[in-house]
Amino acid sequence: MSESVVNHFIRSMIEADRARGAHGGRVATRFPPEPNGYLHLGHAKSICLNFGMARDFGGTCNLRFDDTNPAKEDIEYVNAIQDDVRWLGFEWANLLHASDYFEVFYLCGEKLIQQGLAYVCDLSADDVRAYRGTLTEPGRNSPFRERSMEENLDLFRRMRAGEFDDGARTLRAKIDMASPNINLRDPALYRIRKVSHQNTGDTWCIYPMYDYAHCISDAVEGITHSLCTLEFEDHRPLYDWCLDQLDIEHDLALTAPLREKGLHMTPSRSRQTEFARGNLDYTVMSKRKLIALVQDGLVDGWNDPRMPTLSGARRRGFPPAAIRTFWERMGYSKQVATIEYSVLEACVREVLDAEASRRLAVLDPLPIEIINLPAEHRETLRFSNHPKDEAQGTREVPFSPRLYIEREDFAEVPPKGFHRLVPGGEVRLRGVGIVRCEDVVKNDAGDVTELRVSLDTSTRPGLPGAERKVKGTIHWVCAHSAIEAEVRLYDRLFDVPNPDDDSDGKTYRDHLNPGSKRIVRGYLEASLANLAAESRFQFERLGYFVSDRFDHTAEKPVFNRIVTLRDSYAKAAKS
RNA sequence: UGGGGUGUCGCCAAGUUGGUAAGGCACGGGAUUUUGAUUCCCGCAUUCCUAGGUUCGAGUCCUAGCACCCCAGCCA
Repeated sequence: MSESVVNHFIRSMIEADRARGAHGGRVATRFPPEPNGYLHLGHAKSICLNFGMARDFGGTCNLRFDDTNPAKEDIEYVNAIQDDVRWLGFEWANLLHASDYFEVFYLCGEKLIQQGLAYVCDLSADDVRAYRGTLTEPGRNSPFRERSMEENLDLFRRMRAGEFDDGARTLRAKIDMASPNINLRDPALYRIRKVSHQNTGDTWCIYPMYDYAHCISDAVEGITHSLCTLEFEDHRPLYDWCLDQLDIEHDLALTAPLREKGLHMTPSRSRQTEFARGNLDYTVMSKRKLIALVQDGLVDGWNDPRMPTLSGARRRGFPPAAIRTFWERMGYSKQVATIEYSVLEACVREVLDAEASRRLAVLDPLPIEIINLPAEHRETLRFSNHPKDEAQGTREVPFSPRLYIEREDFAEVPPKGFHRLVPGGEVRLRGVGIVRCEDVVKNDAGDVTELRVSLDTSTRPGLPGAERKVKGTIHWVCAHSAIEAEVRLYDRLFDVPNPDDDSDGKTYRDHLNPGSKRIVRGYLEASLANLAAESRFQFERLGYFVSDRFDHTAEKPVFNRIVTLRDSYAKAAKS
């Protein structure tokens, strides 16, 4: 597969930075998820960018949990996130937490106070909102804005000591209440939350805000390029303001607590650059909606194969390489864009076509009997596992006169252009030879229950007659040796391109695709027995399938359809 | 009506110091094919949000508009 390098503005920027010798040519990035939910395809775009840039420029990428809000975060997610990142194919240079730097954040807070650049504010959340002004009107200064440095320091220390109630006070940056950028109207830096933290327990009762913690974390870790999504664009002045005031690279006292803990990092001044988040059509990506789908039982959990979560994609059978090329192929820009699902499918097929061994399976069986072979005839055929990759070798496939074919490969009254089996017509049975439909057996209700066919033995593989052309080739499975399996046929979860659009009064819930999951019992060729979970194959003419990561066992095989094959016949028939 | 962004083919997206519109997906046509798969050809923006301007020459520069996205959490 071609993971060709696509040029984008971030790559160009990094190249330019290196060309002028910034950071000595060093590239250090980070992926900073908040551990409050499962990773989804959108996160994968950011993961691919951050880890990808580090990889391409011989740099490093840290995995940093942005755990600054203990009220919303949970340890459950930190392991799942690590699994997902590894599964995607990336390894971090360092596994870190924003909470590793709590002492540094605190020291930075004292430094800002000492510089007269931060103050303790007693305003309630409601009052702060009232003082903030609006988009078009400036805010007003807090009555606590001019407290003395000594008083601020004392108050801040007492906040840390737990002397005040939740929400009673905040530490605020002293910037400009009249700034046209609302993020600069004395933003809160610290809030009081007497909540136990998953990492630091009850050591702290004041917790830093994102804008404050994030830039300091980046600087402390020596991040060179802090890549984030568009909505943080107007936070960048605050990011820069904090780092300008703090001068973390040169003020070693600020990072002393880390060295005492044995964490040796070289701080540097990072720059934030924003790119458009990854949107995909026919799905929803917001945390809120994803949670609702799970909690309301609309899907079978976070790793439901229809979910856009990485654990869902994995269970669906998407190869991680396909997700990586997908985002690389979309590229990175600043345009709010939604990419079509077909691009993802194309990436999945591209990887799978190259890698997946081929097998025969019938999902909607119609029995057929080869009448010119003795009923007890048994034979072992040899099939190649891949039409273009000989290295994948061959396998043995049992054959007998009693077979199953796909019900839709037979038509009593064929539509025009039908290349399959019809009464009196011929078709090739894959790897067997050409058969003619001699007789159609029906039950009392008139349903076709069986076909009786004759095999032209001169067309068997290896014989000159095998060259004879027939319009169609269909797949089959030997009824005597086939194994039964549960096969889950998945399709997109929503039936409209933009389920988020509720302008017509309908919500994403109204657009769930009722056919997104269909379970059938299928017959698989015998070689598919005793398979490990997460094994991917192409079932010829049907699509790509994977043995389910959790439910599949040798005794009770369970397969998920990853994606169908491209089907120009079905497409033409539809139009 | 404040601030920050973005507007190149149906969907993404390249477009070097202005030199005469890459690529992918989708779509249409054809060839090969014991998967109507794969592969392979061919086609697919006289035009770059609009209108002016500068220039021998503009998607790239200037001016004026228009459209869309983000921001008023002690969330991230």
